[in-house]
Amino acid sequence: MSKVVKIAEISNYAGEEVTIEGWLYNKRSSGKLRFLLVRDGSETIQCVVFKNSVSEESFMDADKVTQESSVRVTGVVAEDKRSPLGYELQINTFEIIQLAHDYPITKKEHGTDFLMDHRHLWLRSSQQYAIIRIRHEIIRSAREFFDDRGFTLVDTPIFTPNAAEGTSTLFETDYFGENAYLTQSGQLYAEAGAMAFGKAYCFGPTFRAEKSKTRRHLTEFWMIEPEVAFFDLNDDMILAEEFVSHMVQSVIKNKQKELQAIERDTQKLELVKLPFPKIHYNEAVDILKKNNIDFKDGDDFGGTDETVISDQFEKPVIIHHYPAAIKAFYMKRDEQNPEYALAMDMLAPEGYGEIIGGSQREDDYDTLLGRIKEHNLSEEAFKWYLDLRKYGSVPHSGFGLGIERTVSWICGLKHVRETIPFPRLMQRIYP
RNA sequence: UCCAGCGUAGCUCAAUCGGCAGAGCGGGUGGCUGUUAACCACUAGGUUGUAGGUUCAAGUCCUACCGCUGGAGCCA
Repeated sequence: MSKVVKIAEISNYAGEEVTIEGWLYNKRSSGKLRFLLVRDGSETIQCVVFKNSVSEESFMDADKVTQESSVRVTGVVAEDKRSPLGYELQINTFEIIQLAHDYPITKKEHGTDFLMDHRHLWLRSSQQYAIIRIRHEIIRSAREFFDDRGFTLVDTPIFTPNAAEGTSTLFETDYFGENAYLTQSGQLYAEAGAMAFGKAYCFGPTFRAEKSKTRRHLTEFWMIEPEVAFFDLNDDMILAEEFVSHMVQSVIKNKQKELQAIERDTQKLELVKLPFPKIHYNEAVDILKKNNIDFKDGDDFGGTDETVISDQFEKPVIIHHYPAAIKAFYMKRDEQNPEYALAMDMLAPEGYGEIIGGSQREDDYDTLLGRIKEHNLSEEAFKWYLDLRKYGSVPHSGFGLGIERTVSWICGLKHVRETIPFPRLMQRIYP
């Protein structure tokens, strides 16, 4: 056995004999030749086994090897223009580590339910592999963006005590005889982080027990939430657009191969450059009216409304100053026009809908306490949150970005379920 | 929770007006020295989601249930 190398680094070993450890992706044969596509997690390479060049045992193994069997191959790296990788391996020895039987995912088409039942294996397929690699790049560049700007990561809890905004969409668990809920958002805790570190962000899973069966919903999804002290709504919108632009540019720069594998039209991503359009809620309503959409002024936008609005632009669009009545209790109101909240949402293009929701937060103690009472929320549960307005309160703002919807948009997918390794949906908790 | 559509081989799908259950892929056997979801030949593989009903006859029509898919509301 020669040096074990990763296929992604194979170009450094042209003409040399190397060993690759991986899995059989596909097999083709022609007479005394066996063409074996071997993947090792970094890349896929075609291995050529010629009957007269290997031992009888190696050729028999190459003949009977099945899809997704684990294998160890040793051969000479040969440049080959016919190969998509540019190189193939001329095999000297071929060894089966474990022979797989009846791998369920075949080369032809499969239905969604079947693939989801085999999600643990589906991840090995080239498109799913590419999507998860792009997801990784999105998360990597998101962390990079905040880390490079002096933000401190403040991890927020997943178990939370009394419900923040009603219990209907919360997952309830037993916490040593008390009720605890899985977090819907780390925001309130991130605000505490902002008062300690100036610029803070949290990143983790969030849970919503919404009975939503659509292409945009998961019951468990990941959210990254920056929160900044001495920051107003305008600062918040600028941070949001710079952030989204940074992630898109990073994917374009570092994940070309993966974008090609999933056949993403990257021209549409190239258009995502600063600045993004920013429109007032009322302007968004005007767009709907111009397009003859039946819409009641003051309501929140539905799925089709969002698509109509975002279709006016080729970049993500930020909508700001929503009616306060349809927004959360902690959002600060516009002093000039208190009917409106200092809130903003970002809608992704191509009908992908809301990827960001954010606002300037209410920073006045008495006003916030009043809102808590208006919403019939427990004053006791929010005592610590009110403390933030009691001890050195400052204007501050933040937002939350849903990772899965962002991945879905950047990858151009039909459904968010493919953007996370093991999706949790209303009707699915397996595997 | 509500609305709509779909459940046939391991998988993806056919099956005309209610009249013999059939293809491809995958599996097995054999062939081929450059294959690219390789190809060619042969082969095995079925309680048509479940229960009931109508009919000489049901994959096909009716009822209920189960499952899946998409959507609405709500949201990232």
